[in-house]
Amino acid sequence: MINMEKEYTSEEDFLKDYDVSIFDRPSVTSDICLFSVSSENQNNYRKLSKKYFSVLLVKRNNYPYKGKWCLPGGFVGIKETSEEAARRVLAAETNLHNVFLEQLYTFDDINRDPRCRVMSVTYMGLVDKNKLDDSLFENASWFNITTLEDNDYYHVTLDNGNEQLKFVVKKVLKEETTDRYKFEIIENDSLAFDHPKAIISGMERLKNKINYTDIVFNMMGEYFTLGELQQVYEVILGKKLLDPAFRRIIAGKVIKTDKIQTGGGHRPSVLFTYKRNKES
Amino acid sequence: MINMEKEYTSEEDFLKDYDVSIFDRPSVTSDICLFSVSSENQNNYRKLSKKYFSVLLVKRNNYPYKGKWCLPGGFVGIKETSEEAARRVLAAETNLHNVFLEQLYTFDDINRDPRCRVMSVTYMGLVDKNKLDDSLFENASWFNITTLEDNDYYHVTLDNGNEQLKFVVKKVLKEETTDRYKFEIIENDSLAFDHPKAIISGMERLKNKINYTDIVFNMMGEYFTLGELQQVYEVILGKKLLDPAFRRIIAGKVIKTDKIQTGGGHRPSVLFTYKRNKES
DNA sequence: TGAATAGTGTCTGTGAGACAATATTAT
DNA sequence: ATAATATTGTCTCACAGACACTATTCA
Repeated sequence: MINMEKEYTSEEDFLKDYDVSIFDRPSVTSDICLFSVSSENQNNYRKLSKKYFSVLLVKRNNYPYKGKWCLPGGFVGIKETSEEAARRVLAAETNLHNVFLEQLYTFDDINRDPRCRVMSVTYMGLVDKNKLDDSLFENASWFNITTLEDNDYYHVTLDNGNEQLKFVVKKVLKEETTDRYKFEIIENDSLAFDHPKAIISGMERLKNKINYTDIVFNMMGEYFTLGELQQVYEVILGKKLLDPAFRRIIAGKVIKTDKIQTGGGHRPSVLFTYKRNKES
Repeated sequence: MINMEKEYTSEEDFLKDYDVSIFDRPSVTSDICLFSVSSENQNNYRKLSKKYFSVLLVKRNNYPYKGKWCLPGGFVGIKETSEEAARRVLAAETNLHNVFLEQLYTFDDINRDPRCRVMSVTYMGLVDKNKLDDSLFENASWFNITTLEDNDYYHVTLDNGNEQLKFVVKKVLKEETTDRYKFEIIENDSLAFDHPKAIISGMERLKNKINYTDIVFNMMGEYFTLGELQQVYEVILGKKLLDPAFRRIIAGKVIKTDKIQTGGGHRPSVLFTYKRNKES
């Protein structure tokens, strides 16, 4: 091992003496907030299907938190990056490859895992749910998200049709000079670890980025109507948008096709595609 | 250790068998991009002192990268968060406590450290350099940053008066749908590890946030003129701003005091203070 | 025919960019 | 008096919010 008194004169010598195992150090997991938008068919044939913002959860089948739901994730191996670990886990749970992933935050509260000190490098992932609806791993399930914001409190309900999970997270500004928040878990029935924090962080990130990036198109199929796209914006932002304003905003991001969607009891809608930027 | 065949029936049983040491896992460091703005006195008594954007570096006195400069940082202990580790390191290097810190990104390329697999949870820190000018640790030094952006290439020069360090980093869009970049180190004389990436990431983060948060006030003293504040904006953004526009933008963020700064060969300037928001 | 969504036109106010003009100092 | 910075006024243009209006389908 490294001798602190010894002046090493070459990197080789140093590395030979270097023994990582002497350091008692944190473990690292990679967790993924995989978001999508689910459709629920309306009984009225004329109405559009209602959309829900949804997140993928996995039921834990062992301790700790056995029986509780959590974000898909796992330990980061010594020969993979945290992003590679995230992709490996996602492929196992959803059979999806090439998912859009963006690093969210590294959560490392000392007691966030009862087993030992475990840090979580958390990623936000976005998918078009229609691409994978039936290929889920048996323990995984999509939960529709309903959020009520009451001052600094987020009251969140997750619903997969069978189970309802609830948690309340308090949003506290870390520094008054910036927009970074600390999230405190006030109430949490059935989610494992500090994953409510990760879910809220992911939702906030997406809410922000939808306004100044093209990130939303990772959740869309190849062709979509502007009405559908607007619905997606609306469930993510949690508010209605005005049609003309919306169309102005996304006008530069989409291309009109010659395809038309008919079938609803109303004026048919032109299908659009994402307009990729030249820079790529 | 955990027996995969065994169905554990209580968390206690599980934890008893759980032995972290069986996992070969990455080590974790915490590194800090500490930014500030330095002043260089002009020979002309009428002119304002020239401002430089600067970063704190530490000279490595052991392998790996012995003799090279790097960001202050160190291994994260088992009983501290990465942010606590960052504060511990900063206190040792600069004698400063209560520094503004914001988590930047977790860098974890597999070979970023020649010793072994080491991930770096990187923080951006901001300080008012006047508060600490002389209390640096002997191995630490402030480097003025000069950046030339040539298409997707950043040509960066760091200068502490004695040494000039240079590196070139290529900025590659990770996904065309968002604003996340991958940085590739094209040229790097004298900085250790992948720290050029961290420095660029920090600069980009600050450039962005200066426009929609009050983050810049972490680099200012209690009283400042609007001219000084504008200079700080200008060195961070790397461009000149128009006076009236600038004043409009920051009007809501500052409070006029009855103090006045005289002494330059020109109209004296009113001193302002940061206007903290009510929400805090 | 009418409920429902698709899509467009246009007014208004806000705010940034640009530039001109005035104010005040130490030497 | 002058060089330098401090500070304000105002015009224009782009754009988001708001609302009204027209278009088109299918049970």
